[in-house]
Amino acid sequence: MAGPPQYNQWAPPMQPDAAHDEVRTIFVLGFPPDVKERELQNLLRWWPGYEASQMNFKCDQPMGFALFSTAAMAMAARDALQNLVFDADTNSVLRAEMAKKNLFVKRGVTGDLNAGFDASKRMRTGGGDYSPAPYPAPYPPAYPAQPMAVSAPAWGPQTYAQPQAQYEQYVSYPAPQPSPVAPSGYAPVQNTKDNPPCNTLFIGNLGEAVNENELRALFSGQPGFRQMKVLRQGKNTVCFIEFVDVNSAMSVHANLQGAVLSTSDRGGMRIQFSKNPYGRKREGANTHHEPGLTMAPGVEGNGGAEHTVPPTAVVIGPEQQATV
DNA sequence: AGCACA
Repeated sequence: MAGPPQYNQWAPPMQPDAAHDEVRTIFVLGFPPDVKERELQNLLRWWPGYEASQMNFKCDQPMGFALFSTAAMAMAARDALQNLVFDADTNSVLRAEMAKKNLFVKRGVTGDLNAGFDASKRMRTGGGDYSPAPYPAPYPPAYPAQPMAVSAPAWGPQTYAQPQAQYEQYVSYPAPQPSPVAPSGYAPVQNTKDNPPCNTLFIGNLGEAVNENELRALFSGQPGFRQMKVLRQGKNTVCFIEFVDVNSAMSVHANLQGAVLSTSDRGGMRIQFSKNPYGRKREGANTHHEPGLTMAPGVEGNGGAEHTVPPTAVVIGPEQQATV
């Protein structure tokens, strides 16, 4: 709503480095009404290529915009945000798309006439920080790709699963994950009789027509994915997904619970922890058993707290390391 | 409401 605000007064002066005319801005919907601009920044600031972001509250629901260094990076971020449960309590599930236009990064708003075209560099990779607002209130937003067409599904992921920033670890620039394929939606699913958290998920309640490609497209892009196996049992197909650690499995367990695939014909998929996780030896056969390798923290053993998750690596520049 | 493979 709130029709076009004062866009004119910010008529975009040609940016010298605007060789970037490709759209490298994402548009995010689904935030709860009380979301703060800072939350968007903190959500994205570790993502490769993040340059700046902005939350627009002018419409009936908050709209987030984030600018990345390249279109590819923006798309990777878009896919990573897709269906993310931002707040389980308010059932806020994010929807991300490429924006129609790039976020316009205002410079020198504070009267710093000199800051000029370097403003974007100041903000690069979260140059914002926890200090007083790196840039003042609302900037003119790029027009949303779809002003408010998208709404969060009533059912979906149940927890907030955010790629874990690895603060203590230096990682080379990560290749963005294979883009997770967004489920077409979510449907309620009964999930009583689950098993204790472990590194392997059991996927049930799949449609009769599911195929492995479809499952692989969805799961192989999930952080921490290691391998999967599809098992057909007549009309029933089930699937096992191994993750590098319990936490990764738990995220997907929550995030994709009830996900509906194109082939789903009986509601959303049911995701449970497997009775027989990968990596756990069958009864007897081993000498130095290490239950902690596959058990969740608190369930048994020491629970994988010591495991790192290379595939989810997030870039951290030296300047951030210093401030974190 | 279905749990294989090491």
